[in-house]
Amino acid sequence: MLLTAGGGGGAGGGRRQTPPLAQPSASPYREALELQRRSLPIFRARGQLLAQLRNLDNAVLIGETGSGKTTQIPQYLYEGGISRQGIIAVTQPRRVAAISLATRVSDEKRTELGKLVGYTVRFEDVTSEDTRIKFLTDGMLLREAISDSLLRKYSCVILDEAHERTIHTDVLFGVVKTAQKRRKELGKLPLKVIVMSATMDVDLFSQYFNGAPVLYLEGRQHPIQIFYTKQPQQDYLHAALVSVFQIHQVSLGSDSGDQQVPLPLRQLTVSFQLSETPASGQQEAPSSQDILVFLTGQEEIEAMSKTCRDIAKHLPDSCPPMLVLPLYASLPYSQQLRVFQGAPKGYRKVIISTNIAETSITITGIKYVVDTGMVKAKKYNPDSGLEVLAVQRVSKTQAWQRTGRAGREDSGICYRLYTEDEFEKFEKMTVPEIQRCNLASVILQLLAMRVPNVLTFDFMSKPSPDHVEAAVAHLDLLGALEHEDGRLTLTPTGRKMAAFPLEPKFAKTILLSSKFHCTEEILTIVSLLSVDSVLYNPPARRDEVQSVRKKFISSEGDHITLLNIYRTFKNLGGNKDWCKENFVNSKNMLLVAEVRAQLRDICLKMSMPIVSSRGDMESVRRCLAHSLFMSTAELQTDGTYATTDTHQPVAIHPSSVLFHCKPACVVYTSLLYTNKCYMRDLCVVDAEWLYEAAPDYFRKKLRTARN
DNA sequence: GAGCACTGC
Repeated sequence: MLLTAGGGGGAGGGRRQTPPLAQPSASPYREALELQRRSLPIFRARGQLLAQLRNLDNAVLIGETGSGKTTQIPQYLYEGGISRQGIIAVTQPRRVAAISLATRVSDEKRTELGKLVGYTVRFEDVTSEDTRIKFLTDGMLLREAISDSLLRKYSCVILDEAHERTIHTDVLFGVVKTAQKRRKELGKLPLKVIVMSATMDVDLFSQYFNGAPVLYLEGRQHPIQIFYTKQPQQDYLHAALVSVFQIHQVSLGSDSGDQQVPLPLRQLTVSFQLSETPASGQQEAPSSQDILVFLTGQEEIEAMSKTCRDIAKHLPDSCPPMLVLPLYASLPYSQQLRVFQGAPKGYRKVIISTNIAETSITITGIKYVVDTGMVKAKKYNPDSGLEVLAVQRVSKTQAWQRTGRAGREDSGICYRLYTEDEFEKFEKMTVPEIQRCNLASVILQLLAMRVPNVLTFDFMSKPSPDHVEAAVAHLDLLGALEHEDGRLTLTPTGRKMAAFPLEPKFAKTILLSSKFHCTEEILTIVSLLSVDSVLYNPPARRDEVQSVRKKFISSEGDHITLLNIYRTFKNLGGNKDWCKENFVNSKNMLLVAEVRAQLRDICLKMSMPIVSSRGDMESVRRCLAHSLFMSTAELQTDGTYATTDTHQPVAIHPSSVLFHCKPACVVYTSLLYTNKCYMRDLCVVDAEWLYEAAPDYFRKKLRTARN
């Protein structure tokens, strides 16, 4: 089945009459909006699309960027009456996308945001009783499914950006499929499920949803020329640098595949050849000439930015000046904004970015993309069961996504810093997140939805059994599980844990805190640990940072130190200047306060008493010992550390306040694998407390250690 | 004495 803009035909592919669109009003803005809406390629296929979707339980929709599928399909369904008996949900992997799409669609429907069209993301629910089209993050819908696994509110769920395969979308695939089946069995309102994806590779989606029909939508992507290097590149950083200046100096319109240029850097020239496959772009006069370079991380990006600026100073006068802008997630927001601002007249922008520019941030005016073919990503090693962050090759889909960033307003050019043969050897798809990370939260959520058997749950891409079993074992240690008639279910504790938007071990920490009379303190600590670090460490000002931070440091470890910082911040009323003086990230600090309020609410809802230990830090440390006992390390006779469970050699991370100390026994909140295996966020504990917390566990560990 | 891609509840 193929739907294209030209072939669809206007109204009424089905027997029923498609309701007309509302008449344009007099407002020029609205008129423009309406015109724009009608000029989308998807518009001419509206009648046929609606007729198809009306009769289908499942459909997979492929639309290139610019097809308008995300804003239009929900409206078509609404106009077709699909939402009369239930809301239309549209999920997004990111908050900003959910919010801006809802804003856009409510504008197009000429309604106030939060009425007919609304959105729900963490900390923000802009919906009402009137809401029929609801945009929400995939994580949010998953959370809703915990209290109603049949998703009774909804008549239709649209899973958008499905090709990104976030862990939440992947779990939702199974949740909506189950809900759909159950609702049919119970004779309830049918649930329509529409999967939307940007990539053509959709067999997996279609197969999973019972052979759902695939509908193709035409997009508005401009042609992009692709060049591969003639030789494999040993040093992708070097190659990227050279490519940027080659692009910058080459005059446009040179159509030859060879781009050998007389440059001061000639000995370093990277030579490219044009790929034979994609259509070559017409040489239109481009509106903008900016360059987007994909690298792997902050350090690389900062170094390359500096080198580019240095070289740009010495370019011949015939060359336009260059504005070099780094881009990565931890860059302060104000600096991120600079990539959206126009460069001074005559300047060419060169944006050096992580994969944040692949999906999360869309920059206009990009003519050239330089793709190193590398990415820093989490990998899961099934043998050791460890997660490692490592630089690796991108997948083909990722490479295409990067390429697509060059053709958004006009024809573009993508330079791939690898050969076509190398490209052919890339993995077809990025390994979905669900096969790469810790599954404890996912399994807890599924059990909270009363999934009969988590080991055989119908995942689209199954995680390895070892992986699932490791998560089950972890939850068992936390006291979340019980075995009922050979079936895994949640204990009352497990059920409470699932209510918190936290890693299970942190949820358990909060639940235990009432026993130790330190809930106030633990709420703060857990909130601090569940957002990005509030500590800001500019390497150039290390001595300053150290002397300023001294006053907060506790010999009891990082948790207590963080608690001290938060308290001071609160006592001073969340003062921004104080944050600056003390190298504290104020944005993250405000987020901590927001998370803390949410967690506190959840505690109150389950009638937990919220008390403070009033300066008694030993209770706080005991509480941490009782919930994090499986993340323990002990000092060995040779002065090194080893974890208690697997005897893995570990070291105290230099960022810890305990770096120069040698406590006999610590609990840690995370392990970081780089050159060494480092423990981060440590707390000094008594070995006795640990045995007290989990006597069986430690007896078993001791036994295996002796064998 | 070292380094943290990106999301999200």
